[in-house]
Formats: sequence, structure tokens, C-alpha cells
Amino acid sequence: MLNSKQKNQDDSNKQIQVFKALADPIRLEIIKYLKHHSHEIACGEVGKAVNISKTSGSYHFKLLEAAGLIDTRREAREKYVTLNKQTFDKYVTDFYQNI
Amino acid sequence: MLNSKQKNQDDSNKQIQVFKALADPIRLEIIKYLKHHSHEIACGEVGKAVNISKTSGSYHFKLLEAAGLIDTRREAREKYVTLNKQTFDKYVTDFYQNI
DNA sequence: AAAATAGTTCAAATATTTTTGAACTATTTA
DNA sequence: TAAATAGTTCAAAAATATTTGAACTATTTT
Repeated sequence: MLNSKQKNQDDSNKQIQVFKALADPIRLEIIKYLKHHSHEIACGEVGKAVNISKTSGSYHFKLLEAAGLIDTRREAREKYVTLNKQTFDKYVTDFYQNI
Repeated sequence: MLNSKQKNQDDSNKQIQVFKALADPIRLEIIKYLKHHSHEIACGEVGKAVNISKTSGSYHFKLLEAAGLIDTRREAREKYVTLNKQTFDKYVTDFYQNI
């Protein structure tokens, strides 16, 4: 079990991870693209839309997922992504209020 | 004058600058400290509270100011800082809604 | 079965950010 | 006027993040 100091540490790390994930033009474009397409979309489609290589896409999606900003679901060859609104609410929208 | 595409570019740059500024443990500590002290505080006092060197403080305060997250006022030897809530509102709290 | 497609992994190269200490300016105190 | 205090600037070093291409796995299409 984690004590309350450890929980704060953890949350602080998560907070930084979220801001780091948002602090990049490519990832911001990906997020904007997803926000404007409410249905599930494959990584490849997003990658094409924002004009990056497969490798670069793989790197950026991994980072966004690690930060909890997107959820992913693999179906056969393809990986579908959606925004995780809860993470945005907790670590972005409510950030100022909660600190 | 800037056209509307240039304005979006500009704002997108500002958005990234804000997230970059927030994506660091020291700067987050500084911001938390300021949030919990509503009155003006000198850089040195904050620096002592978060346990960093003068040089490091100077670097981080400059970055926060460039991002518009803090305002500063110099009075003789000392520089007083306060949070700029408008910037938090526009680029953090309202981020998700506005993209 | 071969070719095409979607995505991952790895390591090297590059770019960016952060830390550090020394030297500096300006102001205040002794 | 000398010493102390508050903060800045600079350049080098160290740490982190990003890009790239080649090789890979797994699945689907021809």
C-alpha cells in the first residue's frame, strides 16, 4: 500500500508526465485531431492526417498513452485510439483548482 | 497585422510554451508555492522555499514569465512575482474546451 | 505462398533543456 | 566606503527528448 506522501509523489509525477505529453506540437495536433473526431480512429489514419512517419507516430502515441491521455484498443493489425477525457479533466482542466 | 492563420500559429506556440513551462518539477513547486501565498513574494523567498540555487531560480522564473504564467515587479534589489491567473484560465483550465 | 499493410522496437544521431559556477550589476547595510 | 544581499548573464557540461532508418511481428489481401 502507498502512504499519503507516496500518493502525492505519484500524482505529482503523473501531473508532470501529462504536461510533458502536451508540450509538443505533434502531440497537440494528434489531440486536436482526435477531439474533432469523436469515433475511434486508427493510429495510421491520424498519422497520415498530421503528416508524420509510422515510427514517429508509434513514439508519440506511446507517450500519450503512458500519460493516460489516450486509450487504445488493438484489433488485428490496427490500433484504435480515443482521448481519455477523465485524464484531461483531472490533470488539465482542474489543475489550477486542485494545486 | 497578423492574419487569422498567423494568429492560430501564434496561439499554438503560446500553448506549447505554457505546457513546457508546466512540465517541470521545480516550476510546478514554484507555482504551487505561489498559489498558496496570495500576496507578492520575492524570487529569493520562493527559491529558498523550494530549495534551489539563485542561478536555477533565475532560469526558471524567466521561463515562467516568458510563458506568461507569472508577472513580476522589480523593486530595488528584489523582484516580486505573482501568478497570472488569466494565463492559467486560457491555456490550462480552458484548454480542452477550446481546442 | 507471396506481397502488402499496420504497427513496434532498437540504436545511433540530433536537438533541446537543465544545471553549474564564475563573473557581473545594482542596491542596501554596517 | 566596504561588505552584504538580490538577482542576472554566460558558456560549458550534463541530462533528456526527438528523429531516423532498418529490421522485426502479426495480420490481411492477392
